[in-house]
Amino acid sequence: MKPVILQVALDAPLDALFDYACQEQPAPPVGALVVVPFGRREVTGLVVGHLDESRLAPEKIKSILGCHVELGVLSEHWLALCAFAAEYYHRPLGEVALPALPKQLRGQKVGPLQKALRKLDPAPVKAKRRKAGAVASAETEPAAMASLRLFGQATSGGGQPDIPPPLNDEQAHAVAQITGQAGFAPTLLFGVTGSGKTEVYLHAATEILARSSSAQVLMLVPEINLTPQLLSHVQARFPDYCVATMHSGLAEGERLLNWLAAHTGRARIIVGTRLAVLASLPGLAMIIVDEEHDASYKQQEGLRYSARDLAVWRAHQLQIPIVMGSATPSLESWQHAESGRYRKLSLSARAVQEAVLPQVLLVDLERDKPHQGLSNTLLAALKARLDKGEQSLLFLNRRGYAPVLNCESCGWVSSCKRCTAFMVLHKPEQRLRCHHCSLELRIPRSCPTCGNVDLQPMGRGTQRVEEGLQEIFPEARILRIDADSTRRKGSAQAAFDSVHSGQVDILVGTQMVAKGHDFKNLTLVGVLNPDTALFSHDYRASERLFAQLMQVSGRAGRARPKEGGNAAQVLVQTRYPQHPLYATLAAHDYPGFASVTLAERAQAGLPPFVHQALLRAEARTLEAAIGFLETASQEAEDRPLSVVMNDPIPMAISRVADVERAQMLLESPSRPALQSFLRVWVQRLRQGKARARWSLEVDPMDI
DNA sequence: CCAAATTAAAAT
DNA sequence: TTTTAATTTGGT
Repeated sequence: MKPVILQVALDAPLDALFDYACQEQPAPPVGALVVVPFGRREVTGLVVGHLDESRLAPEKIKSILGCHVELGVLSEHWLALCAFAAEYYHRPLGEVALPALPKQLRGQKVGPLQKALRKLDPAPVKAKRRKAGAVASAETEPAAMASLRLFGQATSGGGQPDIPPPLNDEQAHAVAQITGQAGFAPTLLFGVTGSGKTEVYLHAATEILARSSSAQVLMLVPEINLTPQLLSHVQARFPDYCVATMHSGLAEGERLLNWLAAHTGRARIIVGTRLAVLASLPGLAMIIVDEEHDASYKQQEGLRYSARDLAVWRAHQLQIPIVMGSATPSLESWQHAESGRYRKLSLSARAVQEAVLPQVLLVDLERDKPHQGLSNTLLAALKARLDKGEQSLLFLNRRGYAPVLNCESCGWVSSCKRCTAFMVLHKPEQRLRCHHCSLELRIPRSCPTCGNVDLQPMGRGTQRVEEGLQEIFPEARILRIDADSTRRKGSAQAAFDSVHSGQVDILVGTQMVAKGHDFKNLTLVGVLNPDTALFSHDYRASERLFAQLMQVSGRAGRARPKEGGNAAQVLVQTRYPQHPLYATLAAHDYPGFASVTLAERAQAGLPPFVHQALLRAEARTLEAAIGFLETASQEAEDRPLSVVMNDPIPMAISRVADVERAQMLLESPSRPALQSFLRVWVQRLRQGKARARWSLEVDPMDI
């Protein structure tokens, strides 16, 4: 009897499937995990097909060593999702599918898996060990749900169920629209922070979950920091459902447990960051993408996927509703809504209680010269908050004390010797630190080139603002929150807690403070140095700036103004108060901003009106990196006319940690044309022996 | 002339 | 990617 040949995908950077023989009957089906010999090692792979015969010589074919039967198989739908992602982002299937699984599943030991399955389902699990053969169904009884607490760490809540608040008309309409249509129904839920998007998600989820006892809802959020709060909120709202979570902060055991809960269908709601979009979800019935514009949905290494885009594909594949929510949608999604591909549902700001949109004022730095980086207008506003016992937030997206140290007599600046970047002055540690390669030096006593002892910090980071502020307001309780002040685990939470409990008068922070926190007593937001993004060569910088400023503005005035208190205010210090971006910001006019910006993009031939891909190269020398890209460009001379290839250029910060980086941008108005060209091109590039490390990014975010 | 260090090639 | 073999370099 001839053995069956299994086509197995492995996590190796080879764009191939591997054939293995299987002697036993029945053979592991498509979607099963098998252990196979690979080179000198044993690795876990995924069965993606069966063959009667291999194209390889029989003596080259090895036999599988075993099969993970306890798990059940990965579904056709899931395999199709991975296959799509692999094809779209031009990576081998195994490099997509296997890293999407918990590490302990891929390990050689069966112990952790069986332990997790037992924990998940108190009834004893039949322990079939790694042996090719029948696949045990891993289904669990839908009885006695919930009680299992899946997510790691001490999430509060869990105890008291949460009573859903009544919806206003707009919210109710949105829920009805989202849940009322069968099939693929992509929705853009447009509503400012605090307009009640979360309630729409939760009510829609309630409806969907009630329809079928196997239905699952996937809820994607941008960051790990935001999941614990949301998680306990969701669990409190759905005390009878098992809620699972997936994000990079979970320990391996927790990750396996939560993944299995989703895979077996036991978890009805899955809250997670971008990686959760690749979870195995047999009953998936609705997807929610909160803050859909957020850059964190884009994976920036390895498989550079957009979780939002994959979520849309997944919803389309399954013909289920997907809701993308944002106060400042990505221009891609907004354009889809305008063109009718997505349905747009709006929640207006006044929908929620008495929350009032803050007044946004522009402070002209040419007229109002700043002291310590702070204009008189802003200082007066801060004083007014201090007098009334209200809180203020100063937002400055630049950590450290000063971005560069400078010798005024000879012109020396604190450049990093390994990167094309300045070393940033950090005062508490008395060090110069490179934010790109983490190189650290003691602050030099005198200028390394001319010996001048009077070295000047140039510019201003959060540390310096904090210092200056303390001088001006010696009585004020000032707290700085940035990546440096919150390095230790849990210290960020402690910092936010002290703000919430009123122990802080003025908060100074980077973008860390912009997201997700409701400060009830905060009535002033000062934005310190936003102008640089206005003239950036990255055409997406203004889109990001607008979203960021909207978001940070939303921190002010989340509660009803107090009797006799100050009105919520946002003061933006700028040298360009007449810039149209600020005009739309002050008017809280995202649609206005989007329409102007989309018109510019259409005019300039930029996304979403063209589709892009970026070939990057890294090498010891810039010549080698550029040289690789030039060769690659020559390999592409037979490309279709609609695909435009730009010249290779060094990256904005060309050298990081002594590695030179360059990139080459490809554009096409036709996505299919670009994709089919990339397919043959990437194959050629893989065959050629490159003298540089390279990677291809489809739909790049930062250029 | 040996050994460390870098390169190349293979993986079913 | 990981692993092993092959080749270069460099110190003696």
